[in-house]
Amino acid sequence: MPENTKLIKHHGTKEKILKESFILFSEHGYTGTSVRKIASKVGIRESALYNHFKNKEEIFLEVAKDIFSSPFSFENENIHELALKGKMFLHKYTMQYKLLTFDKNNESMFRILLIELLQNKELREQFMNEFHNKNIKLLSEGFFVMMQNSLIRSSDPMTMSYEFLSTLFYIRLQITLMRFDSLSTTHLSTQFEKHVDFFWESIKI
Amino acid sequence: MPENTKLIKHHGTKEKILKESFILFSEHGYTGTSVRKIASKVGIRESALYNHFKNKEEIFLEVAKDIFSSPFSFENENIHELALKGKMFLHKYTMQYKLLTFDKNNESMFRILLIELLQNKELREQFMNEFHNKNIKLLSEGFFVMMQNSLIRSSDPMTMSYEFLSTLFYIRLQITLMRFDSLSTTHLSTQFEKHVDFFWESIKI
DNA sequence: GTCTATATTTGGATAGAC
DNA sequence: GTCTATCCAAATATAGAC
Repeated sequence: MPENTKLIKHHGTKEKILKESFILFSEHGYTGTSVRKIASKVGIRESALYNHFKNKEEIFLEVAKDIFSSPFSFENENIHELALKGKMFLHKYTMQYKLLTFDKNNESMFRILLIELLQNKELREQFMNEFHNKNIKLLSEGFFVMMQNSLIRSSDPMTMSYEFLSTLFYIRLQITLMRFDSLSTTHLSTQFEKHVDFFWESIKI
Repeated sequence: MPENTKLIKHHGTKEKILKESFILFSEHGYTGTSVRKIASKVGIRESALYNHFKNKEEIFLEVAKDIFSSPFSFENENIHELALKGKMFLHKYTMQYKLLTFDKNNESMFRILLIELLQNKELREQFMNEFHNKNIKLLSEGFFVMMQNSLIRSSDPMTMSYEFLSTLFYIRLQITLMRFDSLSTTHLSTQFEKHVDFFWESIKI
């Protein structure tokens, strides 16, 4: 089993660098994180770091690559079938969104995204594509099916998706900010369910 | 008119420093903006800069102070009376929000806010207070009045405000990002009106 | 692969002449 | 109030020994 060896490999230095960088970037952003601090956290000298990465930017790019690699949502499931369940679809979708909001890893990614949103054009584009367009497309499909089956009132599916998604994003943003200051989010976290309830009341026939 | 003299004063160095800093901060954030660059833009040496401000942070604080000083919304108007007009209230409110979104000055402030949101605790708190709480409170009053007068369906005014505001914020965020890349926002800007239409359909009786 | 040592650049800030 | 000159610290990065 020589193949496995590489995977199980007791966390190599390179992996540790990525891990610590990820944490630091998510707390202080790119410019706010120095190579010094990374090396220090890893437990090696700065010079040793350059054995694994060409430079600081290369570290960031490798970290950033993962941000959108963990795909959200029901890619493998049958949207059409799910959408027929009406409110259940919105609820399930929202619960996945909520899960990601509170997932430690995903939370850090979201923070990096927020911090670098205006500094990094690539992240900005990925935000638009992965965070926005992809979700809008999926939701639109769902709403379209619901309309066809007279489960909800007739309207533009895109606009409806936009309305639905924007609130999810806003809740997530607020929760992320609160958690960054270690404030309680119990009250805010129920907002997800409230959103589904309110929205369903707004569109159901 | 000795009082006026100070106000009209042909833009002194201090004012120019604040102006250029404001622009630079809104493009590159706090750490991304060096004292060197500020001085260069102003057209003086760095040392001369310290004649007007104690240090870089003091410049930023003075710039940041203005971010929330320009109050949004109908502070002097009668919410009760406006709310009685139902959809008209939401429309007017949204148009003010839209105006700020496209106002150059306000746009820069919004960008600074975004960039520093996770780096600066004070800005974070101000965001929650001025951008969120204040708006939620005002909208809640409006929705409450509408409910009392049976213009809209009964629901929790706070939740309803949250739903309404979150979409406004999301539209603004997207527009700000697009404009940062000099992309066209004509399509997105109509989203404001669509939002009002959709939302009113969702709550009207 | 990691270390010490060092080069180089950039950034924030001060001293003192004019 | 602005300039020149300078200092100091921090940050990225490289060279070469082990």
